[in-house]
Amino acid sequence: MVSAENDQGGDRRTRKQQQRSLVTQQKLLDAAIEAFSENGFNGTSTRDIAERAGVHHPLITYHFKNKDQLWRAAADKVFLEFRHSLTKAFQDNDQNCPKARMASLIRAYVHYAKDQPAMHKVLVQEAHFANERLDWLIETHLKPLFEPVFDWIGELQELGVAPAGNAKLLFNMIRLSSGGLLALGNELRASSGIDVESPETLDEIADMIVTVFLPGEMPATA
Amino acid sequence: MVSAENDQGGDRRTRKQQQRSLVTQQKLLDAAIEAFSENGFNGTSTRDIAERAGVHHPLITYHFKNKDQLWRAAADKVFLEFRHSLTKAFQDNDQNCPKARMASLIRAYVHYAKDQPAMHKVLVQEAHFANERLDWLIETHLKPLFEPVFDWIGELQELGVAPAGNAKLLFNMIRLSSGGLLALGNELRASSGIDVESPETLDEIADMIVTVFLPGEMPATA
DNA sequence: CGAAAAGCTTTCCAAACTGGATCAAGATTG
DNA sequence: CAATCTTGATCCAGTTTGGAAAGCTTTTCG
Repeated sequence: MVSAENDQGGDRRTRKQQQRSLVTQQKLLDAAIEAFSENGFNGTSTRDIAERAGVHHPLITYHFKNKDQLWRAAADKVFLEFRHSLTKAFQDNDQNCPKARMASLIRAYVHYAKDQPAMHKVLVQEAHFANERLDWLIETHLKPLFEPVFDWIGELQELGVAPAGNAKLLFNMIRLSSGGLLALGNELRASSGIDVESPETLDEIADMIVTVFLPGEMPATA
Repeated sequence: MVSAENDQGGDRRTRKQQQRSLVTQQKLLDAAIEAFSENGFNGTSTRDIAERAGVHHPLITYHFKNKDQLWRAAADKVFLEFRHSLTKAFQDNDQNCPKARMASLIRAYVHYAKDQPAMHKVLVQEAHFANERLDWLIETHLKPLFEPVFDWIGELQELGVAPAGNAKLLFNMIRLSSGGLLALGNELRASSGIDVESPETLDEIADMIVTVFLPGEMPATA
């Protein structure tokens, strides 16, 4: 079952979830991420997802209750993994330099966007018209993620490292230029000769974002 | 009929296209742009398009032969209008200053992306997996549009106006940050308090893109 | 005016697909 | 071994799919 509810009910005799169940759920989640990011929520059928996962489609009902819950579980997976990779980048960066810290986050973002372009694509698909899923996504994942970064950008602006102006706008420009580049994939290769599959290109992208959005040097420490 | 072929055939007795036919076609094209950008190619049904256009669905077959041709005609409309608005911006800008010229193009881009977010959304949807429609779009519209701009960016880099680095990458960052911002609409309002509907915000976006991507001043003329 | 072409409406189709329900069989656990 | 978790195989009733067909209305143009 959808694993949201823990076994705290009155009836005893509840067993732990089996390993193969977890495997099936992960297969379904990965397939769902892929399918939803290709065809949007409406354009994706549960059968399509099950087929990609190599699993019988009624298992979706069994594990996730319905299509909507599956979508949310898939979004959870993407954004929790993403937050985890950001946290890791944040911790690995032991220097106490705001510019280096932000550069490290940008690098982590670029890499995650490459591995999981669905994150950007799904947002573009859901974003244009008002929408319950979108609201949920924003409140659950986006806002908690964005709010601290707004402040960091403001801090960098005060230090003269980032260009002046609306910090929130600046932040969104950063995330959209990187997320957009990695989501375009084939288009970039064919239209501009940029191969986002190569690790060198990935570094080049991260470096250029830092150059463009954080052009200033850190002032000498007092 | 799909209007691609002109009446130069051997048989006489061909009449000119009627006005109401053009109206129907435009209604279908606008509806198609909207629908395809919301749900992608696979996720959109011809009936959905016809309904949005307020027209009986067999008219799609009559005017565009099939769904694929309708998609291409819709893409044609979007990109031809876009090229037209760029050309206009280019001509209105009579100064011979490369930075002012690029700034003017950026402003035109931002405004068009606001009026027609489908341009960006459709690209994101089609781009990720190789795809005949994508190839067609790139060869027909993207490449002719991009190639001159690559050179202009290079020129601005040599003048020290734009940051050094891969010019094609830089160009794509510019177009994706603006296109992305305008395509996100509701998401930006809810997640970051940015209202892309307001004209002031639009100007703010264009100005910030210029600030960030064209930070240098033009050198004094010799 | 009047015939022919252009445009549109209605109806139909056969096939595929929709999300979900049912229930017996198989796998794990305690 | 028996209770429970997980899965497989079917079925369902309804909808949707892209497109074909045929007749009706409007426009064109001699």
